[in-house]
Amino acid sequence: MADSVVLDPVDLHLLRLLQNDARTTYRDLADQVGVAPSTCLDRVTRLRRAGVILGHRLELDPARLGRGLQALLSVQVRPHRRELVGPFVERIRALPESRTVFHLTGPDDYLVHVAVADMADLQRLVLDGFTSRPEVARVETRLIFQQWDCGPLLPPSPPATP
Amino acid sequence: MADSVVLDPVDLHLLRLLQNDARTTYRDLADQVGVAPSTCLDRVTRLRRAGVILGHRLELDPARLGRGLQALLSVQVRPHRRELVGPFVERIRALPESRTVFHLTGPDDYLVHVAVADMADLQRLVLDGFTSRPEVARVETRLIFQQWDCGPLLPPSPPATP
DNA sequence: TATGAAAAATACTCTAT
DNA sequence: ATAGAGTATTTTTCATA
Repeated sequence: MADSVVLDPVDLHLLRLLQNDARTTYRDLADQVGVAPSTCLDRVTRLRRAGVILGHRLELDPARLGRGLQALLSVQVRPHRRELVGPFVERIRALPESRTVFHLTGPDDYLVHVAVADMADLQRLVLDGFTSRPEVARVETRLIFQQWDCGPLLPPSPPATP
Repeated sequence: MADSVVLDPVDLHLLRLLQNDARTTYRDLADQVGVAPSTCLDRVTRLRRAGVILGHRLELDPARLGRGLQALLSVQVRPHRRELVGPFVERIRALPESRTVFHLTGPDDYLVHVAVADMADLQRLVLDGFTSRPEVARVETRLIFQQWDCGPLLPPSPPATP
């Protein structure tokens, strides 16, 4: 499963446009891609069914929601066994401050992206949500000065047309 | 700027629903929130204008796009001066493998989330896109085993109703 | 500021090529 | 697989409370 899907230039064009604005109408998509609106609908439906499109998410500004401070927490869980790790991840995911949890290779097992109100809030979160737990061996906190999203996600090595 | 916005329970309910599925119709939103569809439209438009809602993004499956391997690259840029750092960030953002770039506190200045086809592709990216550059002093690569998105982003300390 | 109904635009279905 | 016409929904506007 999770096999790579073959995408033609029309699919790629649609995905590029929709990653920029997922609410672009099929008529506008059709105009920009150069096919009929019904074809766009058909392609997008197929991409959804193929699992390429997972969903439509709202992008919010954490600062406007009173979460102006973001940080990455590197967490070492010891011992690193399934019985401890499963509940740990679920507990961290359930914290309202958590945005994303990564399970990584290397000495720091988990990286948790969090959004908090201010430094006092971050301190409270690290102490109460992380270091106070017996399975958490070490937490390293790095603040996020700034964050940039990059270009659209596309397949590697775009078909060179010679 | 980036001041926190006052959100009432209707706004919060709408944001929770839309974070789950950003294509929920105003009619469905109205049914679930208990206000008229036109009110939902009005609220959402206002949240957009207030900068709370930044956009509607398509969530894609990197594996289905032939990018089954993801990694986090910790990058030290030396010397850490504006003249070097600005172009560095722009160059990294322009790489098709890059997903997000973080500027962080701590010894590793930047963290770059990348999606590649396989290990050979990652090696090529690290060598050609990072370590070959004179401003890049050090790169540490950590692979992502798994990644979990967390609950909806909401304001801190939801109004306790005693 | 919220509403409900009218108007405009869009999504979606279906048939033919 | 694509397009075009037709139907059902939805979005959006607007007068009113």
